[in-house]
Amino acid sequence: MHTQTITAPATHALNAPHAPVSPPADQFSIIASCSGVIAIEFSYRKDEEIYGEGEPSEYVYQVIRGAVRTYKLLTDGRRQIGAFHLAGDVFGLDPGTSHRLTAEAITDTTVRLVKRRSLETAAGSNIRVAHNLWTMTASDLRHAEDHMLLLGRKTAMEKVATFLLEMDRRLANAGMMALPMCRRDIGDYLGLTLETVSRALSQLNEQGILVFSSARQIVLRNRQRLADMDA
Amino acid sequence: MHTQTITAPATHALNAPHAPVSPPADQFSIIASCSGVIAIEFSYRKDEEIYGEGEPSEYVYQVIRGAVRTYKLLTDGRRQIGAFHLAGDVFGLDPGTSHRLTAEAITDTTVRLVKRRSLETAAGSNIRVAHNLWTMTASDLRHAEDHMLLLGRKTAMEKVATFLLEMDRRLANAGMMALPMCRRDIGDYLGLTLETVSRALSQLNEQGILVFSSARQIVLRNRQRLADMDA
DNA sequence: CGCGGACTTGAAGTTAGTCAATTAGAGTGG
DNA sequence: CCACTCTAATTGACTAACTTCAAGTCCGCG
Repeated sequence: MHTQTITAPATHALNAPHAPVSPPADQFSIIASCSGVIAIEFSYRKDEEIYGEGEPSEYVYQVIRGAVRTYKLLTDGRRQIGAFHLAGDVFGLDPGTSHRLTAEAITDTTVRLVKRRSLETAAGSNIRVAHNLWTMTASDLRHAEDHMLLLGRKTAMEKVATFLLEMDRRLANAGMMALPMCRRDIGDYLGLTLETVSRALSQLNEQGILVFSSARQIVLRNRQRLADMDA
Repeated sequence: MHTQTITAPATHALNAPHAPVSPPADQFSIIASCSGVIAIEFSYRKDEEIYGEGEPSEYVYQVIRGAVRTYKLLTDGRRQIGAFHLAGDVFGLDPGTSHRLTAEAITDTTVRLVKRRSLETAAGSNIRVAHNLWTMTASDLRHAEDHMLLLGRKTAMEKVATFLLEMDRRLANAGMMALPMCRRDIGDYLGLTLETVSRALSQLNEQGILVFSSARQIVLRNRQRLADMDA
């Protein structure tokens, strides 16, 4: 962690510029303000660990700017990324005493965090906070259910098509998508190797479905054909 | 649905014989009794649909006896089973207005169900109910996270080993496991074909790690070697 | 019993993975 | 500003794992 700023928990201070806050983020802001919980900002450098699998879950986080990957490892190093967390997203909300995945900054990242214990306390007296915690967890579950279908049953091309549509929805700006993560991260998210991801992207480029400004700057030219590929 | 019995919501009536009720089930019973919510029993025949993906989620269910699969389909029929629900397990708790997976009885199955709306009401006034709903959803999320790792990164043999250990833990009785589901269901749960599942089981049998009484009656002879395979 | 679905097993085919070489690009320092 | 370096990404050739297709066998149920 490199910087530390105690901020007022007022909602207006919490939205990152150009990062429209999604429903979970709104819920997080409501929680933070309703309960008088103290929100703190921290920054992490690229590839820095935010918390590790199995560590006590002391805080809940919201991405202010940057991007975070959460993943599980097998003993031999095989990695499954469960989700990418972008500006506005909440992560680290693992009910129970410990984190079930490791969280790392993909790029230099600033997060807002609140003490998990104070959230639990707030939930104990404020039914709205309790409800929001539930729906945030439920929305993680929905994503996981969709992702199990992708991992278990989609082909490489379908996986990449789904990924592009997801990222387009979540971080496209003026039609352009600036991916924060490398090909290996994408592969570990989709259950593929980085080479297979690269080949699928090249093929979509050849077909004119997307255009590269650079390897990580992508413009989708035909979302419909991409959606058709997505099974 | 074939039988319908309105039952008293008392906890003692809800536990299936020889099926120790797991924590989520306890929570469900607490909810049902604390809130005065009416619990009803229904039975479904083998392969009967309990609810469909996208349908309004009117009820939440607990398996009394039998087994249930919940799954998602792709347009061409490829299927991903997200979870198997055995005696004591709660399913259908999808926060939001509609079910995100389809639920079907694997064998003839009896469930207890409560109106989702009455749960929400109870959660609005009873913080303990709200907390239980959250932790039940969180426990589904934990399973989904573990399963993403399996689907995305484990080999066929590792998947089958994990499956056997999970089922052994959840339904072994006197060291014997009576699987309610067919090889195709197992394959669709593990992201494999039924043939690959069959071959892996045969190989474990040849190695003396398990013994078949019949195709679905399995005794694990060496849990340690199975755990070693599970990565 | 004997029918029919479930399961097993074999052989061939396909997809994605592995290994390896090359290219592109970002960041650094002269 | 440009050369250098190092990592990320691409691409190719080959391999391995799993799927597909196709017989058979088992066995649970009428």
